[in-house]
Amino acid sequence: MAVSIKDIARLAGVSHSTVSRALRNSPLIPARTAQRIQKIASETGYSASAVARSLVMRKTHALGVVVTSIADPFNGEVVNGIEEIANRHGYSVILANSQANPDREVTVVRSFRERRVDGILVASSRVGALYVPLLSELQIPIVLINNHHPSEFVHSVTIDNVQGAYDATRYLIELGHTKVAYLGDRFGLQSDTERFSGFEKAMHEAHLPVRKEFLLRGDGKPQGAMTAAAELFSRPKQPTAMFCYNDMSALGVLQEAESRHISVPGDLSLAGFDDIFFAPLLKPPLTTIRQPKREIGERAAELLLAVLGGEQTEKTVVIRGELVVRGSTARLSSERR
Amino acid sequence: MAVSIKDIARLAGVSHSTVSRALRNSPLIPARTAQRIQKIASETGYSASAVARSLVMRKTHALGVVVTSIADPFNGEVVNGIEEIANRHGYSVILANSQANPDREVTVVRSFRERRVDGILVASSRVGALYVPLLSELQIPIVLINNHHPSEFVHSVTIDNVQGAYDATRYLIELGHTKVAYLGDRFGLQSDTERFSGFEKAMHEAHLPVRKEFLLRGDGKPQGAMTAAAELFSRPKQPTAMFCYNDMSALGVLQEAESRHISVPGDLSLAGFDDIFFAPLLKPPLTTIRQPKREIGERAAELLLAVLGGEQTEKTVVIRGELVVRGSTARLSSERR
DNA sequence: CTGAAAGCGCTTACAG
DNA sequence: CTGAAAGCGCTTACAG
Repeated sequence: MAVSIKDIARLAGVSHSTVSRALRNSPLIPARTAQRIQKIASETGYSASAVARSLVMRKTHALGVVVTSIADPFNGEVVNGIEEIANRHGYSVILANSQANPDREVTVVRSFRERRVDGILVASSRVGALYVPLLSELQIPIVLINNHHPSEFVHSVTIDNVQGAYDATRYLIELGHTKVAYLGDRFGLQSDTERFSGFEKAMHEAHLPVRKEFLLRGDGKPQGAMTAAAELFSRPKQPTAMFCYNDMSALGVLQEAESRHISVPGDLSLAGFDDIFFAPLLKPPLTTIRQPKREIGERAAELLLAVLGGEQTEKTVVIRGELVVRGSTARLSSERR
Repeated sequence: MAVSIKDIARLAGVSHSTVSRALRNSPLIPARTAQRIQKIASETGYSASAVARSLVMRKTHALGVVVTSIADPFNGEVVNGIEEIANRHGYSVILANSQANPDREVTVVRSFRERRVDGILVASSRVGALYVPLLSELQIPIVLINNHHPSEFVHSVTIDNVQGAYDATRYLIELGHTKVAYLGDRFGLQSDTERFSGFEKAMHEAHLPVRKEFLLRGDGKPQGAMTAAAELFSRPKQPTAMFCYNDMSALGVLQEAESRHISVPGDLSLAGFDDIFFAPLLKPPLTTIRQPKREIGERAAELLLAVLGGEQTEKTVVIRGELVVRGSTARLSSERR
């Protein structure tokens, strides 16, 4: 059995109350006594029980983090940021994958609740809407990442989707493109709606039409985008540029274009969103809106910790993305105008 | 305050012992009473405290998982596998990044210990050797992933590095290559040593020389490989094929080759190890040894759970990788023999 | 079947 | 400064 405070008390010839105080450096205990007790503790290999402490303190110093999949490199970086901040403040991270599966989400939330986590971070944009009612009744502070549904216990940190999409589209327009397609997501995500509205805004501002035949829907992954692109490419009217909901989708378009000998950016300028780590490694390297993933995780954890500390905080933190221009976009050649 | 067993006892007019039994479906309690109590529990939104239960049961149903970085997609998939199995068995995963930083490792282990995790999984090959003494004195069962240092409390699950490297090298030789380079890692990792020995074995078997000038050292990441490749490429003698310690390194070689107009696979056949998710997306797609990452995570978690369940298990599970042939390798053209 | 009691390993108000 | 006591929310052996 692990050595407890009582064992140390016996060895030191004091009460366990005194041991507890000495170990926590209570000002009540004179330095010499404290040192003596601490020495015994370290000699016996004592390790305080966080579970006993949690029970009496009613605070676990644990944060629950839900992601759709931790294998997604995007989430990995966000969680990295979260973990960094949590660690720095003495909090542990309990990780759970929801797999975008509603049953799993319920299980996960129930488990977090039983474990009495002090706060919850949700980094899975697929599910925010579902979570809110479930989470709200928990009375546990929550920070949603890239998904805002503000309510009393729910805060959020998100990328500025409208601005990012606007910046990307605007850039394509500045390159001379007028026939610009938008490849979105079919799951009705808030981020898709917002990115589309940024796209629309840029088009409207430039007095360019948003043509229905240039509005496509993928699934946020290469496969869905390939299918959507294949359908577009087989039609007579073609855009000269395309803004994709995310990089994974742009990747699918790139593969489909390649197999059809459609040159990017020669025939089609392509821009994505996220700047996942292989975006610069693609052929051609992908122009995209960079989300500072790690920073997003850090800010989310900081916000949650601030809320836990009883600080007055803002409900929502919006972080601006950055347009990263690479080789997948080019000026529209004059003969193609 | 959250409702406790006592509150329910009061509402049901029974003792809290009875409530506890009813909630755990003890056979001592008649079905009707149990149902009545359970109904009250659910109406009041009762959630059992895992921390109180952990204290009395001396079991937290929590597993500590250490990774160098969760942002590494390789680790992400492994952790995904771990989490899946843990979840299925009612265990939670406490995640910690070590950042390959010894101080962090000590902190992480201490924190896992204080939290009284039931077992620990270490998925960071960089540090296994350091961990073992630290971990062994914990008396907590441990499973090391891709890093074996067996001892009483330490088990491991690893890819078969020797076999994988042998398979890859053998394949290059079968393509007619005789001048085959090995690009390893400079940190003295066990996996590097093993992969090198698989490479050597294949070369020896084919009676081919392992030339010193074709032995390079990177850092496991694209950057280090680029530097090493740059140096090789600037020398007069060139290999016609190269086996890289991992895909990240192969990626660096690919980039360096491209910038020097060295064709892959025309001038140089290139093979990696891992099959990280963008390997098939590279130009050309990378030939590599696939590690079943998710399965590795699952097997590791299963092994740990078996140990926790007191089962008699094997100390080490070795999983075989699979050669995946793609476009980065080609038969040596006859005029280059 | 059911309750009172003890105990898991701590923290801290209270009394000295 | 220090200890005895109570309590955090549970589980379960013991006695009825």
